[in-house]
Amino acid sequence: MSTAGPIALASDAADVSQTSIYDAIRHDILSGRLEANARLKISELAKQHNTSTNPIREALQQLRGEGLVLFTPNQGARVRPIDMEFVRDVAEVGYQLEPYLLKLFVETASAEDIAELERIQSEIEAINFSNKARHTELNHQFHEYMYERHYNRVAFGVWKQHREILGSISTRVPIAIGRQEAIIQEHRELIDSIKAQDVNLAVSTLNRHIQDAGRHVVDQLRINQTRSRGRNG
Amino acid sequence: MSTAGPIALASDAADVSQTSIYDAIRHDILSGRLEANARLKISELAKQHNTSTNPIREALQQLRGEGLVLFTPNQGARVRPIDMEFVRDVAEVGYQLEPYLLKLFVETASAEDIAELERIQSEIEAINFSNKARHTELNHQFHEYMYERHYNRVAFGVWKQHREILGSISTRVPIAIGRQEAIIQEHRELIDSIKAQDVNLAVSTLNRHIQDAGRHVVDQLRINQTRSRGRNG
DNA sequence: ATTTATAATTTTTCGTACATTATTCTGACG
DNA sequence: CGTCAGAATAATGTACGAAAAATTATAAAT
Repeated sequence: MSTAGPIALASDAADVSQTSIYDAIRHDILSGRLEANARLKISELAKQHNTSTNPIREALQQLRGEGLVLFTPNQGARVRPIDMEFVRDVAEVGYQLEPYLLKLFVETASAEDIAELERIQSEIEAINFSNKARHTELNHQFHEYMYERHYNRVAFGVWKQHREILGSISTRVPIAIGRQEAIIQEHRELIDSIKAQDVNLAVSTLNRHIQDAGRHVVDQLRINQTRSRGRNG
Repeated sequence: MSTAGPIALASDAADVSQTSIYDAIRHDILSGRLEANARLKISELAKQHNTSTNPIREALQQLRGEGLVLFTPNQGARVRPIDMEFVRDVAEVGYQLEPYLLKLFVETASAEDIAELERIQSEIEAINFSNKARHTELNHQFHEYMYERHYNRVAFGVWKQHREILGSISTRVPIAIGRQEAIIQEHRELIDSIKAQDVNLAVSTLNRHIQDAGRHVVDQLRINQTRSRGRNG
């Protein structure tokens, strides 16, 4: 199983003082620096973040509450593996929540809101998938902008949490050419339907968009899995 | 996913050894023993659970990750207030997820499943709201039975977590007579539509059921709030 | 000689105790 | 009545010890 080696020098080590331990570990999990099922040894993490064990323990417990870290008694913490089923499940949860969040935005969007959406969209089109991490970030912004002022903070929180998980693996998976065109097209249609204040159209466009997106990620994961299985066994 | 498990009879001080600190505090929050916004002093809690501070700190951090406890830097933890907005928000999240969970059950329910539902329902009708806590528990069982074997563990986890929050305040709020009759009626209709394998009918019945339930709780909370405002200010 | 079982050693988690730092409370003084 | 110093309280970080798990070393058996 190896992986005994020290885990690739933690988060930048420079400005650790500013960002909290929790944020750092969380980021390391979502970015993939800490890989699936990796053991999270508290003393090791304590060294990496130049702190003692208690802050680490507490951060891990918080992440446990979020479901990003798994505990086994007397054996400590492991990184929650983000496998195909998990991604599919998370995507489907988002699929249930996102239309609900969108509705209010369509009904209340101002001209400035739409302008902002178009600005983000133009940036997405400008980089045109040349930088995957940046694309994922912009895509996240596009959606988040529409929901962040929703009155339902619980729904927004759940959505965001799951979106981050989804985004974390999106960056590690290729985006097919056909899917790239579809993403841009769907975003445009979404903006148009918001402009037209057409809630139903917006929701159905969104449904198509996120369903396709989820399916695409799962498909890519399936391909990856098949490949590595071919290599190993 | 935050295996809260069956809410173990918490802090009766006798069998604290068996149930975890986390379960105990969580139960105390949801049952209302620890009321909204109450400060959670770690040394105090440590005494109450005859333990040192570290287990308390970690439990609180885990609950923070779940959103049940709020932290302010250098000021420690407080019980997340379960006010009207929060309940409404939680209810609406459930409203988005529950139909999704129900669908699969309707499509796959066996004769035994339906029999079990009818058994729970008959018990609900038998006690006929004479014991509110028991009613809440049975009602929880009724719904949980339909979803607990759903393949999407994430969705089920989110639903359950939110259901527990909702249930925790349901017990503290009266159920109007009219609402009592409606609950029984709606459950019966739900069972009938499942028997008939009618997914659409089941979903729309459920929608009505949980929407009414949520609204009822929020209404009751509003009444409570108005009353206490009359007393205090 | 290789493999399996067992014992010793190391590592790691988890609870306790203590130190430090920030906040809150209290009472004297303007 | 407000404000400000100092004491009390509580959060946050560090250090240590005991118990459990993982690992390595050693012995026995085929």
